[in-house]
Amino acid sequence: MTIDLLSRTKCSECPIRHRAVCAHCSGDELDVLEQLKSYKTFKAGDPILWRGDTLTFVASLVQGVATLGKTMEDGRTQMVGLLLPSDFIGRPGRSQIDFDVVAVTDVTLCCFQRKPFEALIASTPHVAQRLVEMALDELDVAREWMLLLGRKTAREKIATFIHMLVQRQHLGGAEIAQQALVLPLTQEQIANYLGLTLETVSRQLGAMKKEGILQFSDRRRFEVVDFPALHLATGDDSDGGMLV
Amino acid sequence: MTIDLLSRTKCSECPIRHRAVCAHCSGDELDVLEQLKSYKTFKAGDPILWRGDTLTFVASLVQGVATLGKTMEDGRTQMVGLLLPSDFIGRPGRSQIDFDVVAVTDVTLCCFQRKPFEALIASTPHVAQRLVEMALDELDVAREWMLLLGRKTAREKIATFIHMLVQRQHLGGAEIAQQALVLPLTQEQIANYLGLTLETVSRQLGAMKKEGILQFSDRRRFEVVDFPALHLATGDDSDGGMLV
DNA sequence: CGGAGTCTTGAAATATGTCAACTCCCGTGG
DNA sequence: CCACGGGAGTTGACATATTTCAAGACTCCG
Repeated sequence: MTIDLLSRTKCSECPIRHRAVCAHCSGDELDVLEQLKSYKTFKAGDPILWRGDTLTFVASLVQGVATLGKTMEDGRTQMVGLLLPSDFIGRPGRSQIDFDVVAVTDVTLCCFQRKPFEALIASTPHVAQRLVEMALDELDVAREWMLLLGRKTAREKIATFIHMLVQRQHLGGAEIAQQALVLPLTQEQIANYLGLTLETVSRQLGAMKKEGILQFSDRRRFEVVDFPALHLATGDDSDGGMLV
Repeated sequence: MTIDLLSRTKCSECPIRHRAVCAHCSGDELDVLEQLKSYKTFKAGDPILWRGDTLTFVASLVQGVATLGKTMEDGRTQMVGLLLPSDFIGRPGRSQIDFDVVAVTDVTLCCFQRKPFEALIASTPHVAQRLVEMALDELDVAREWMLLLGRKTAREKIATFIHMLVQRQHLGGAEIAQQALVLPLTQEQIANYLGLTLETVSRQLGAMKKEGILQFSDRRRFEVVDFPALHLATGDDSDGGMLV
């Protein structure tokens, strides 16, 4: 982990400005945040926080990908969240987390010391309000994932995962479908996210490649060739779903 | 559904007073809530809210048990939450939910019209704060359940479920272990909660009965005879866990 | 007493996990 | 520049936990 004191991007120019915890903030409020923030970076594979750690800071993920994971005594692991740019780490009023946070790619965090930040919340309703919104969104996502983990088949899980990647990629404002996407995780990590084994992930991905739903250029870079088929494979509502 | 205008229990005498959304409220604040609230009751099996419904009210569950469930097109269903007394239904700033809420037993709700309630939140920090706490708790529970759904075996799932029942029963302030508990759900409902089939639930429950971990008096009433063994069977940390 | 909902139990089917070998990259260091 | 080594992915054969299908038993309630 590195503390980067130099490249302090101005909040107003921040790439995640409109989606992060500071989304609703006015110019003045940004100025306050500006004072408090500092960047930290982590290399791919670095742990960011361990389960049970005392939280000394909270942060927005600016760049890169991180995972929230739980591990059982015997080594079985399950991811319980995927952090992409603009996602938030930490909870108001909680000093501990009960999962591990790990950097999957190189990661840049926009950090705030927890205590000052919590003080800030009291005086900045825009932040508090956004924090609640984000917590409720996370809850919805978690519940959607419960359905996936409990009831979907391997194929449906993979399809849903890819489908979600497409959605989130577009949130950023990118074009619709048919563009190059990137798998942000190894197949083993995908397996841990979906409650599968890496072999099953490989086979299902292979199948969808063979069926012409997906097309890989590189081992990581791919494209959704047949979006309707992908949607169909998710097992979610049968309507074509935000189709062309 | 019935609107019960008569039996308006005073907040100060409410059985869930100390754990519900009003937990942190002072006497004055309770008076305000008192004005707004009304009771509704539902019979076992009644739907309380459907996915996509517009939320006209929010509520605390006073009595009984309800479930949050998602259903796929082809009928597969997954419960994503279990509501016991003191749990809250509804979200600040959200007018819709994307799961069904169903009364499993007869249920009594302490309801507030959504609009007035949201207005209230702004002026009653104690309620807003408690609401955030409760949302974060739900999130933790949801993530714990993701681990269960994704990685635990049938036996571990059942054990974890029973274990959770014991915990929650004690939260109310009851004595430790070795007392009569009640299965609040049918085995089919348990199956839907755990991502299993009812047959598997029956078999695993039967096994734990045969092994002398559980003992049933009635089809619904039972007792945990061997708590350490139960804890062991959950697959969670190996220490004996809040043992006698 | 009948009947429906709930639970139990068995046998067979199957999706996914497990184990194991092999390939393909890609970066490192000789 | 090549050889090496390790991580990642692929693929096959086999094992197995859980589901599926099916029949029957129990229990509560009208």
